[in-house]
Amino acid sequence: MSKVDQRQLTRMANLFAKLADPARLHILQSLRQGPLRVGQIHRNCRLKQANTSKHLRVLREAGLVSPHREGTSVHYAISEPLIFSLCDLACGTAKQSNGKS
Amino acid sequence: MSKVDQRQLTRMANLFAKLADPARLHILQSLRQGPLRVGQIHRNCRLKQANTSKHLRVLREAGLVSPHREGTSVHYAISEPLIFSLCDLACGTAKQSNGKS
DNA sequence: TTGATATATTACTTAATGGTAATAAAGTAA
DNA sequence: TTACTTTATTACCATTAAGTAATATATCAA
Repeated sequence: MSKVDQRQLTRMANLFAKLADPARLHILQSLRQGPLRVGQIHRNCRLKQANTSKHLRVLREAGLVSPHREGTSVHYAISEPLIFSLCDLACGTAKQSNGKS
Repeated sequence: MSKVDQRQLTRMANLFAKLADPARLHILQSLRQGPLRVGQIHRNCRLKQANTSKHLRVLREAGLVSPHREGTSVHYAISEPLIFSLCDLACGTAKQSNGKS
């Protein structure tokens, strides 16, 4: 009867949790056209450097982005392109629905 | 250059946040085949009654489910079927990726 | 009215998370 | 080595949210 078990529900919830932050969504969108250095991301998204690094760590540990050192700088790239399908769907769904909480 | 503005990012993040809980995902899945009474949901999902009611409030205020009184009981139904597209996508994406945090 | 059932809310504790400043670490150049 | 740049980490504070027990509310029956 149940299509998904508890572990899978937890995995899905964890994935959604990673996407449940405007800053991280912004970061992901900024990587949509290709890899960027951390510095570019943090200026692009108007985030503090430490904050950017923390969000990138979350996305990295979730397997959504992957780093690549190039000299002193680190390039981040999308490693799970399917998240954009999720984002696009959410973008279409979240038009005026969320008004409370 | 930016496809989505800050407000839209926040709306998307809020939507994802509603889905970022195993209990709520379970509730939504249980409603997939049709409306259920609160009591059925809370027994089906093995949640305390108060907890179920709180989660249903979150989903209701997000516009994802809608209540319908029938005597002393309240039936809840999915009011935004698109969330299942989101859930299915997440289900496929979240196979073994989430190991940390 | 009283009583029974179903659902919602409140108060509370606990745990997780985002933002920030300061510091550390890694890499390169001189 | 030192100096410089870039990124990561740590420590801290404030906020948010989940779970629970107790209570309140709503509906119906008698």
